[in-house]
Amino acid sequence: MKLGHMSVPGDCNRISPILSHVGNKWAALTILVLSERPKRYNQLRREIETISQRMLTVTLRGLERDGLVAREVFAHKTPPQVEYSLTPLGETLVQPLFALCEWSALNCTEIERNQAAHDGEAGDPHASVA
Amino acid sequence: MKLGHMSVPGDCNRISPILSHVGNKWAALTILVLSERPKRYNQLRREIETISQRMLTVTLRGLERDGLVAREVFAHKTPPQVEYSLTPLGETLVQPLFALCEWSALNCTEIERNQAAHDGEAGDPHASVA
DNA sequence: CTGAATCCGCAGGGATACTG
DNA sequence: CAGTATCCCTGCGGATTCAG
Repeated sequence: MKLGHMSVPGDCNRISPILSHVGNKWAALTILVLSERPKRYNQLRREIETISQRMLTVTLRGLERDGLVAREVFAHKTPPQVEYSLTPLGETLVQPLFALCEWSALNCTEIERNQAAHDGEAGDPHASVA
Repeated sequence: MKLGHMSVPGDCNRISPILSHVGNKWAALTILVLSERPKRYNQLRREIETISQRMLTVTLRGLERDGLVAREVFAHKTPPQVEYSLTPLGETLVQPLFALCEWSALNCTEIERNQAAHDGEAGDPHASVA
């Protein structure tokens, strides 16, 4: 796959999984929350609030595996204290991710309107669609 | 959810679904491919190649619903010719999406190495991990 | 050519309970 | 506090078939 004038180095088949991985809901939120400063497990849980403990763990493991997030255990004993932080590589992801996040924030209202309008047309033939 | 100094207008709970939607593998690729120029159905199919016809249709419908992609039917008769193009709103998504795509392309090798290294440590205790 | 519809397997992801 | 393990359900997404 090629992108014409906007040449993307490498194969898009290699980047697409990565894209959908970091573009992932939980991963993206985690990166963004972590971009503020390193945080502990339950602190992340509280801040992302809608995340389940399972998905937080799974997401963190995945990001750790990618080398985007570092896990530091301060004491392997009472009470356990684990801190998660972005690696340098993870830091480089923040900006593009934030850009996309910003775009979403800026346009979510319009998108929601578009969706509602589109659904209205399709769902209700009696609507005043002319 | 707040992002501290990098204030994101609106609620992250509203943007996260959008983010995961446009960050979606097929949606992202479709937008990117369409950013080059408007294209027809089977042309998209060929260029994204790995996509199934079902997912292409589903993805296009979703993007259409969001108002990111426009669908234009040139003739509703023999042979049907349908062209898909980005809407102005869709155009605004190209840049941030491309930035993320670029990041993936730049770092996919390092990520793959990180993954391999991480898997090596965990998967094989006999590895020379010191 | 441009789809819609159906079947179906598999992974994502939530809830809950248990552990160190 | 910081996880792990299990259950289980939903939806993604591929393959195939039918239609205008």
